[in-house]
Amino acid sequence: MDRTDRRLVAALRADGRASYAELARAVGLSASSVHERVTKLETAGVITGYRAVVDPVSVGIGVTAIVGIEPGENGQDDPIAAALDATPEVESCYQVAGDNAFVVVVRVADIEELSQVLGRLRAIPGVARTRTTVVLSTVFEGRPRPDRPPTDGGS
Amino acid sequence: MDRTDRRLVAALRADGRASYAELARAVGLSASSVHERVTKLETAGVITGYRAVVDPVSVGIGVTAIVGIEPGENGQDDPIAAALDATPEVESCYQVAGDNAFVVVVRVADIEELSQVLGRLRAIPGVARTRTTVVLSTVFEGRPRPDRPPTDGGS
DNA sequence: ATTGAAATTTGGTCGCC
DNA sequence: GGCGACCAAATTTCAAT
Repeated sequence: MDRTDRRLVAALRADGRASYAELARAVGLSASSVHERVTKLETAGVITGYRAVVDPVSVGIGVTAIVGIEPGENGQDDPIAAALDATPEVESCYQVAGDNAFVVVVRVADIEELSQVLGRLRAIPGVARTRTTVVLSTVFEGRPRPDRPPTDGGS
Repeated sequence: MDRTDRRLVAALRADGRASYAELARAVGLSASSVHERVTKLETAGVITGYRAVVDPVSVGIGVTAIVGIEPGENGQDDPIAAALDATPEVESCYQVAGDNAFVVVVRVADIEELSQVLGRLRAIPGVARTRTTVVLSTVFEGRPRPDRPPTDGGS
């Protein structure tokens, strides 16, 4: 993971369909060198996949909610995590410190579906209660952090 | 947005680098038809981009926190949103209902950097306080919802 | 809209530096 | 590690339907 690798990762985070020729121009190497580096980054697990980013409204999941999952007194985390994993409306699932064992991001078509999903989340064994925060608007999301220039050690 | 478009979007959400030839095989059309459809989905704003998914630890952002931003009595939302946008460590920003005006996802290298970023967030004019939840582990994240088969009207 | 065919570009492998 | 060359495969354009 030298500077070139970091620049390649940053470029692919910004445009996951960039061609090796484009990446080569961006980092000043040949396409075959870039190909070898990117392959290594993929096999090393640094790059875990590529995804199209989609307008949620267009694909029928225009309503987003952030839901805290509070477990009961002696609730185990693992079966709760498995139940959340089995709920397709749960897009992301974080195990967290604090009152909630988990915070999940739920995406659904409308408020009615949100209500149904929240009912299912509450019905998960070991879940004592849920705390739901409805998203009014997504200001921005999943933004790639720009590649930071190497720290200048000072003059 | 017919059934074929939805299948293309689902396929590209699962693999953003899928070739047109692969997509064509998946939906049973020619590569050129798929190309035209995907181009239209892009220009229509249904597909907004393509991103490489990266292991956060490998790129030096192994610590994630979910931070609620509570505004003051007469704090305006727009300048707060602009300040959050100008903070590169803020990966996602949601305007929400409830006590917090915003919930943001922060990604940083370590707890020390988290502390610094939280200080900067609290220093944003109009922000009364922040509520931070540290992520202990990411169970899953940004999972594409599988394409749902068309609703059977029943027999 | 979809297609097949044509022209261009890219992906992926190899030997060499 | 990086490079240029190579060939198979893909992207992209286009006229016809």
